[in-house]
Amino acid sequence: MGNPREHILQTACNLLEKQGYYGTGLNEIVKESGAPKGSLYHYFPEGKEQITSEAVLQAGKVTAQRIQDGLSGDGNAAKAIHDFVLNIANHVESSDFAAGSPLTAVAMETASKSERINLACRDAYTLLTAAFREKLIENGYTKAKADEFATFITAAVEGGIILSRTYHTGNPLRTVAKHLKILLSQ
Amino acid sequence: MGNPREHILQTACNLLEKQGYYGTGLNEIVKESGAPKGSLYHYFPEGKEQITSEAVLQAGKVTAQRIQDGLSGDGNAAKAIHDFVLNIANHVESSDFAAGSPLTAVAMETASKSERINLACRDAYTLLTAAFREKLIENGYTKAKADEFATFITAAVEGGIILSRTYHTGNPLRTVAKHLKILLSQ
DNA sequence: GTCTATAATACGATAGAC
DNA sequence: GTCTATCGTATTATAGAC
Repeated sequence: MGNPREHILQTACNLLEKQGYYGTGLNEIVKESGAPKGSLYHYFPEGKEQITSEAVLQAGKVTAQRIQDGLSGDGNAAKAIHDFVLNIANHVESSDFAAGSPLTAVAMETASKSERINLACRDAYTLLTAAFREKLIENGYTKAKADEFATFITAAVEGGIILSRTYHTGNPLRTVAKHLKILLSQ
Repeated sequence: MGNPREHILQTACNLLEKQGYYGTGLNEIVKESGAPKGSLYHYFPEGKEQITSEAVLQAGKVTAQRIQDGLSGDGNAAKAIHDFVLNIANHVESSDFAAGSPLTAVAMETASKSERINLACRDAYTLLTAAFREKLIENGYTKAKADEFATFITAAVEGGIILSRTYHTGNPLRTVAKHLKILLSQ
């Protein structure tokens, strides 16, 4: 909370995660963060697109790190990923189904509306899949195989988050966890 | 195009698919549809929430029907679902990555903001998973197994659409298609 | 059923003082 | 770096004529 810029960015992450790009106002970000309103355009002279792009990329970095941490404990990729997705299910539940992926809504809304934000979303998703891929490579997957599986895992988890948030239960994510484990145990 | 109400609803579907709930304005819907502006609140007296709820549910029905049609041709569920997801990949590509799921963005934005729209999203997703589930049951899956797989398929496809739209290539969806086939062929 | 006009509010962004 | 004030333009929704 030391410097206002980082705090604004963190608040933007949280709001974008819940409400998406168009659903989140700059005034809302400022108010929620408690940061001085007058300094918004001092820190982010290019406005909302800049804030969102930076927030999305930062969210990608944080999430990728969380994936790496979550997978690091266990040697077996199938079990590690299974447990990791279960943790997401609990996390979504305990956030009252407001949290989940900080990228999904923004990525869908802006895919063909803002090139700048779209590129940030790509970079963020690339960080996520890379985290899964590394774990798979550690477990003996070829790079090509690991690439494909990492994409599939990312897709399944993202979709699981959508369903869990929509149905207000972590069960869809638990189903995803179970079947990813089956797939990766072959 | 005969009655304005249906036409407004169809236009709303398309715009919500591209831009989500907050990114789509009522004026935009009216303008794009060409429907008489003065009649908006005549047909939808409860405003934007009503239009969105009805549009989401209609999108669910149409998509579920498309799933049923897409899966009806082939006897084998694994191959049918594989081919169906490949068709989505082509569809997303040919729409310049604006199309995909009409539900995703709206579901994420409104999961904890509008109960009415959230319930419509649940109903819509339930229709989609039911379409997959029926095909699996036809192929000898138990109801419990079919339920789980249908949820997993829906999640993977939704996630694949997000990634394909974000990266502006149908390849993530093709990867999803391939690995769903592997999983269902076991 | 459809029109125009408009209310009430929110938005992103900017200007200028300090 | 931060403030207040404000511009211009969207938004959803409503009122009242026809």
